[in-house]
Amino acid sequence: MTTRKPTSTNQRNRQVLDEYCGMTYALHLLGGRWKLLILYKLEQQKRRFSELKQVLPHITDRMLTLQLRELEHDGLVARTVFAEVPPRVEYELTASGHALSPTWKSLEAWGNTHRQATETMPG
Amino acid sequence: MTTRKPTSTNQRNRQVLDEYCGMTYALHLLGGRWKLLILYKLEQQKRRFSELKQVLPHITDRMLTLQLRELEHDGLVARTVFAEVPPRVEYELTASGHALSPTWKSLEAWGNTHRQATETMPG
DNA sequence: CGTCATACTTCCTTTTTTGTTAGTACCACA
DNA sequence: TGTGGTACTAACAAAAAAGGAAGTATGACG
Repeated sequence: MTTRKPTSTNQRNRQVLDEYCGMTYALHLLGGRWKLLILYKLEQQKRRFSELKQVLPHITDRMLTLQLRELEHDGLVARTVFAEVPPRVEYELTASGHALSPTWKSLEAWGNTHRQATETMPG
Repeated sequence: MTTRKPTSTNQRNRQVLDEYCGMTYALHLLGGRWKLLILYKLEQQKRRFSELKQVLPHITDRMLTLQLRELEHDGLVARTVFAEVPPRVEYELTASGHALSPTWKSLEAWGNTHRQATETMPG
């Protein structure tokens, strides 16, 4: 419960844009510092919480938990808890998550190309 | 000039991730509330500042200026000033900007599909 | 009873992003 | 001299995202 000005348009703008176009809606689900990376790491294989932590440089427990929760809520990642001690939890992509992988691959390809192009630009 | 803790890892994390993978680097260039939308509106035609303002719901002068400046700096958009009064400034996509359009189209397609899928989901 | 390992949660601070308000320069034209 | 239209800019405020530090439940094992 955060207090927010009753006239806030910050929140409204996001909602308007999300309804207005699937692109900004998607960006909203994928935005943030870690989400694309998490999806990427889950593409080939399911992984445990601790395994994700190992492969994601500098992420904290808190951020990993938060991002996974949102991805789960948004239907991109499935979470399976094994009733063991110590606990074991596995994360894997859903069908929707997998459906997105061509897109982030093309994003990665563009990113690498564009970076080279701008880095070698004169001026 | 904002003051920042010398030990801040927020900034560092972004840089690390951007260098680590073209996907997060790209996301960094495209992230934020308006950028993809601006690119999208410029895909078919060049537009003036005031024209962009008209087609972007609820954007403010300030945000439009900021986002255009970053897109220009990042080599996605070209800016042309005409020495007239009142001033006229036109924005258009660069080659890199155009190269990205298949990607945001697939993002949009995925977004629309995914939204339908999750909205109609039971539970 | 104390320790271990995993996967978290809670409370709080800092940093980043977005929005608000009120301006400015330019020159033609009335 | 005053108004009009365009494309901004500066100072400030609010909201959102990210990070830091410390704590919790579980049950096997010693």
